[in-house]
Amino acid sequence: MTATKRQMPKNFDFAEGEKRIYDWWEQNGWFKPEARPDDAEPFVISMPPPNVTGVLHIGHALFSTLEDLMIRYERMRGKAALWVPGTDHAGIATQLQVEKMLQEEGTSRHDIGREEFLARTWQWKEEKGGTITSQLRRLGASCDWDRERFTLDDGLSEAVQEVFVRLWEQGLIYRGPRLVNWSPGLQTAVSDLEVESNEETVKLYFFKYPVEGGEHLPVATTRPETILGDTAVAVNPEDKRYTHLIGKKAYVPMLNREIPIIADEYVDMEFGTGALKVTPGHDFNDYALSKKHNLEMINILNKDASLNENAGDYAGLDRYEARAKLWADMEAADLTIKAESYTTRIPRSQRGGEVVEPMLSTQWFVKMDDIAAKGLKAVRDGDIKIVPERFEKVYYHWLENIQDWCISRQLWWGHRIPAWYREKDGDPQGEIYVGRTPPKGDGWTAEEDVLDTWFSSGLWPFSTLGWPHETADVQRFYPTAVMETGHDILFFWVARMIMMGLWFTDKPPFHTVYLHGLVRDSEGRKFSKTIGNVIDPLVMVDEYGADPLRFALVTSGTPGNDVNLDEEWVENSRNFANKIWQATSFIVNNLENIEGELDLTLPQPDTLDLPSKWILSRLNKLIKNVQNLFDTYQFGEAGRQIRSFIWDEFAPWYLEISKHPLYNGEPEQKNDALRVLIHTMDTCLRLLHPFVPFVTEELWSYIPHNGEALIVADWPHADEAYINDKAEYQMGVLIDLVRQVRDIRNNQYDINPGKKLDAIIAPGSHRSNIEKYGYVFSRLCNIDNIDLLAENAPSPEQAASGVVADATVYLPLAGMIDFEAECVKLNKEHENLIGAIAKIEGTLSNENFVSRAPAEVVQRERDRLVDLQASLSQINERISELCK
RNA sequence: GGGCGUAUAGCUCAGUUGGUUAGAGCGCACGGUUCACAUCCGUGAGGUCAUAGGUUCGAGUCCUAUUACGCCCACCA
Repeated sequence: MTATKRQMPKNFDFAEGEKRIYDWWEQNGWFKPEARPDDAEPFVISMPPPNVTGVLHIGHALFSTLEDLMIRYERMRGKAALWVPGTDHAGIATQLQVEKMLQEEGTSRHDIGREEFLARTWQWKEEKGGTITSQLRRLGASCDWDRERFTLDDGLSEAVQEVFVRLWEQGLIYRGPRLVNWSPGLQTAVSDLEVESNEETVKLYFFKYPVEGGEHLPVATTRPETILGDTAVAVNPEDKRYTHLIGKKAYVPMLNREIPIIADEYVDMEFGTGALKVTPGHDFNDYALSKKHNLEMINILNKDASLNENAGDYAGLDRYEARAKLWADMEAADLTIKAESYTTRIPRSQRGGEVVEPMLSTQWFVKMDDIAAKGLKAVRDGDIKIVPERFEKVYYHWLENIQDWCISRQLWWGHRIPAWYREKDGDPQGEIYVGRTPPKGDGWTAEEDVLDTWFSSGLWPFSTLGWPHETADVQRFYPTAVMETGHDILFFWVARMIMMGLWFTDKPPFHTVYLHGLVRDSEGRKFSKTIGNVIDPLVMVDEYGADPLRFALVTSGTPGNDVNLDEEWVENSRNFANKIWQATSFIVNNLENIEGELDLTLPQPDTLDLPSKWILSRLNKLIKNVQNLFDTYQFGEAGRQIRSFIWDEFAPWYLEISKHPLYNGEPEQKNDALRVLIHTMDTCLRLLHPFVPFVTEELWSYIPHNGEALIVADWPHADEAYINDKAEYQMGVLIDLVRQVRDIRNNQYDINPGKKLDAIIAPGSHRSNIEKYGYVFSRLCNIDNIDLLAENAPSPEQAASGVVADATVYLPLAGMIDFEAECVKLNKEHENLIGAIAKIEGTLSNENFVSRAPAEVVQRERDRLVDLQASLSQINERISELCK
């Protein structure tokens, strides 16, 4: 392999490069698992499908970055990496968008009818559908687009139908009237998960319940209109205030309907008035209570939450109008006591934000107990791991207390439930047929309801691969590997995928769940249009590039925790991309220094000079660390460590030092330095590729390399032979000496950086290295000549000094030396050393430490003590010379 | 009412299984147009690691309690 000597541009043109490189990758088929041999181990991620009509927001940017990172990493490890992309029909969300559009046209879905509405929605999907996937491409997402799926595709619809029919046949799906959360605006049932309760201040109304015999029982409620649906009043049997009323009749205010006064321990004597009105048709607690006491159930609401015929004179009024009117009427009838303000949790629809009403309605449910048991076991047994682990507890708690899942929605956009009804015994729905095809015979009417969106999403890991058919993809790529998604949809989606996967394929759909948090702004606030703090990922990409946004997103946080994204960090990541660019540019420009054929392999460890031994030792330790971090899904920390290696060690030290062999060295030294530079840079580009794919791919093309493309290059492995603690220590002393000189020049004496100085060094045990690598000082702190002192030689008086281990560097600055300042500095160091030494001596004299601490820790302390003592003796000597 | 998370430099955050003198970015101060880079380089100031106990040879890291903020779950009208 010879180097292709191409001139590098001054900077990376993100806009141009991203598009060109992405197309090149895709055209070469590298996003497909088929890019690897047929027997390669698969690694599969199913993309959490974004809403088909959505636009990319910062949350998408986070998930796609993390998933792409894992996919690229595993691909480089030689696996058949498959990232299955797709979109979700998002029942409620999409239907709402289309309804809004119709409203703007002055019509409505009811006006145009179901068929026309669906046609319009599909049209909307065709228009908006490509947006989000094309936006994902801009972020570098290396999905297999040939396998892209949509939840309403024929194949996925077939899977949905199959699952529904099988569950029905297994007796796990039932239909019946139940109290469900009803969304009056959307006019559909919603599941418990789709209801959010937050504290709000409302009014608590106290009123008098008329009791037979002319007495009044005081009762409190936050929803007076539900009085009209009361079918009992309950008191605690222990409550002496009311025991005499138990069994008597009460009369519903304004309706005068007769209802019983019952006793139940459920009633809290301390709360409110101690008496509870029971409304089974519109309250979950009361519903349970009514089952226990066999009470009548009355529904007083229409689908739009206006009151129905059961509400007497209030029929036709909106629930809030009815509340006001009823209360006014009760006031007039002297049945009110007071209304005070009260803080409680109000259930609102997650979608529309409107107040949800518990309401009796006939819905389809899935019995969850047996299915949930499988889901629990899989995680308990470790067949599925959740990262971070703490979410396993949350998962257990939910599954242990799971309720049956209400899967029917009174919407039009979605998978229609494969059921048909026929009249029987006067009941128009007396006979139910569930099947893959419509029933034979006459008189059947199809079910109008569709399925909860999450019903189809729950099948995603296998439905996207072709299930229920035993396709080649199902055989090869199922189960998938990692499910990466937000912790906010652990119940909605992850738990259901696990349950459905286990139930229908008998395998966990993935072995690991990796959960990320919410992306927030730099002050930790949620993004909101009202605050105006929304960060548009595409604006970031335009301004800084996709790589910088990706790097910032990954390195800003830790698994499971929310990410506070600071635009300054995106900018810094852009600067980091530039840093790699410039470092590579330096190497590429020096390729012309190659003498003869360049050997791309690394020289043997012992033949290397000290700086090379040092940087390769640091590099291989970095590889080991990064590997450990990747193994435990700590990608952010891995990215930060790579960044730090390049920016704090490789570029400012090794690269600078290498200029000596490159510019002044013998041919062999030049080549060795280049081999180390290229190897180190090459390794860094490989390690960074999953984080910042575009710029690394581009840079890799400039340095000498083997292979077609970085995206399919091998992931680095650490080579223990190059790990060298001794070299790290020795190089560390040289680096610290340079720092001492810089400190003296910059801070103590304010010497122009351009001015060359001479140095005198008492080298202690580092004589040969300082002698051999004196050029380090000339390169890095502008030292012209170094005078190495013989052992026991007197130290120069007119000089500033700095001590590192047992070596001292002197800068002879005749006439400039401020002895007083020197002594202040020396005394301060003296003090520090005494303190540090005392501490270590204390530790080492502790027998428990010496016997119990690991040997290497003890040894490290001993080594340190030796260095500190050597430094102290030099400081002491200096003090006795200078400070009288 | 349960459960969980967070608390480290002025700000935003790292700190892997407990082990040198706790780090980064931004900001701040001082100095820099040397042939990779001003999207930069060098140097520096700045921290009782929320509080109080405890375990340990050794605690930012483990345990207990407390405080503050945030999140999730739950049927008190």
